[in-house]
Amino acid sequence: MPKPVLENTKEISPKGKIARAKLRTAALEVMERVGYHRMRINDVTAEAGVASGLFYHYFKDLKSLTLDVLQDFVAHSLHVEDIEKDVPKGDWYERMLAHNRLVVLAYAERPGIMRALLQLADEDEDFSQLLRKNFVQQLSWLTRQMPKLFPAAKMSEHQAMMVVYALAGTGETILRDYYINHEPVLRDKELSVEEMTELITVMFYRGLFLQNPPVEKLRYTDNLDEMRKN
Amino acid sequence: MPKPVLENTKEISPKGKIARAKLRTAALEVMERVGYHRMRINDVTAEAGVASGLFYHYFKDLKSLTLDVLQDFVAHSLHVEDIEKDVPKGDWYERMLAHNRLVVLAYAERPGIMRALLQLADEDEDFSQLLRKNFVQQLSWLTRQMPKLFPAAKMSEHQAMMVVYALAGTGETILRDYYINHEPVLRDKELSVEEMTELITVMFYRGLFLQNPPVEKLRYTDNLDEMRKN
DNA sequence: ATTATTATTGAAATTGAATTCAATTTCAAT
DNA sequence: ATTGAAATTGAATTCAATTTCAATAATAAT
Repeated sequence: MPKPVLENTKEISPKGKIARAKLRTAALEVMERVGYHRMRINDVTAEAGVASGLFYHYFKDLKSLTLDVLQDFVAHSLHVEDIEKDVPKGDWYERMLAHNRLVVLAYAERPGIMRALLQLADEDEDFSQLLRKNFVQQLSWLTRQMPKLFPAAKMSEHQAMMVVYALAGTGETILRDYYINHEPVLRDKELSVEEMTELITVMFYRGLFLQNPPVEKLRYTDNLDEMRKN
Repeated sequence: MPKPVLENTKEISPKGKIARAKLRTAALEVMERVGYHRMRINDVTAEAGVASGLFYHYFKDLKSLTLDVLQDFVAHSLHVEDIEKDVPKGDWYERMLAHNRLVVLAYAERPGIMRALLQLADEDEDFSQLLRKNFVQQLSWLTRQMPKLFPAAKMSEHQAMMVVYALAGTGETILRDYYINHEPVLRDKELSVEEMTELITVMFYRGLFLQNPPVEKLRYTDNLDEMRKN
């Protein structure tokens, strides 16, 4: 659980809290609409319905507010720990599914924010690190199991990490191009969150286990068991 | 082969050509160093060793020059057609390998430019489309084969596209985080271009065929045949 | 009720870069 | 050698945005 790294915490008058919250909400709204790079202080204050100068009472600059808001978003929307617990030990497919569902949901419901995440990560090394740390951490449960899961493969720790990292990337591109960029060849048919989650999870599972997941769990991809050589 | 979309073509005096070329080279250099977002006209003219005003003789604005230069880069560094022909028909692994080697090489040698590609795509819808069109086109040879390759799966065209798109994303994240962001957990061990290419290709191949590639072709990942369930 | 503190406003100052342009230089053509 | 068109310069200008701040309003403390 990452604790707030911010000094965005002056005094805490009751009124101050409200105004500050208004600005944060407004920033999120504007970011969803125009992304981080085109967001202006004026946009935020206008959206919040306050004078532009007030911004500086509560935040140092746009980046500081954005970091604040997006760190929150990551902590609340992309943290999986709770969910993992609901899944029967050893049911890898369900576990991955639960995991991926969360990510897909974030893309589906907040594409603008997911985009802003990438924009900010590109701009700010610290935030970039934070995202990757989060990513790696989400993967760590799997990475740790690898030696036990595939003892015959005698993988090094590093190789296991590389493999899992590569697999985990599977989703990223298609999610970005589907939900953020609305790539026509993908949008040709609309997928529900559940279908998209399933697709990504199945592809991940196949790469990891050289098997299709149990067909009875599949709805959108139940035919992919036949996608195999020979 | 995308033809130049630019009106960056005024008169073509011998001297003009040189200066223009100097600016393009300088832009590439600066972009490699600082990326697209932090690049300034002054940086480019300084790097080129000319006065700042001269910029406008040859280019409308930074974005125009950048588009110009990056479209070139994509056309020359990320176009695979020639390579594909060298590969024995039906040798899927070699084909994918050749394909991926090109991409990995681009990341390894020009990480700053690859980063700038993403930056510009985020900023400019047209360029974003161009990149994706390129991406989809690279995938089309495979997508087209899918019905014949896996007739039993009875995949729709769209599903085939989704599957291939997901698989093709495999590399993107790890390449970005390895070569651009220098993620420590990945950099823990240094991989050669060949090794990275192999890893990505193997993971792609596994997801597609539910098989490991022929072990005799593998050097860095020859143990992954044992990475499978049961 | 009075005073002090904090919040809020919006016009004005500042910033940092893009852009223009009049003056100067280069160079190919004659 | 002279000419004129194109290339080049960099100081001056413009511009869009951030940032400051003096004045005013709201709220809390006594």
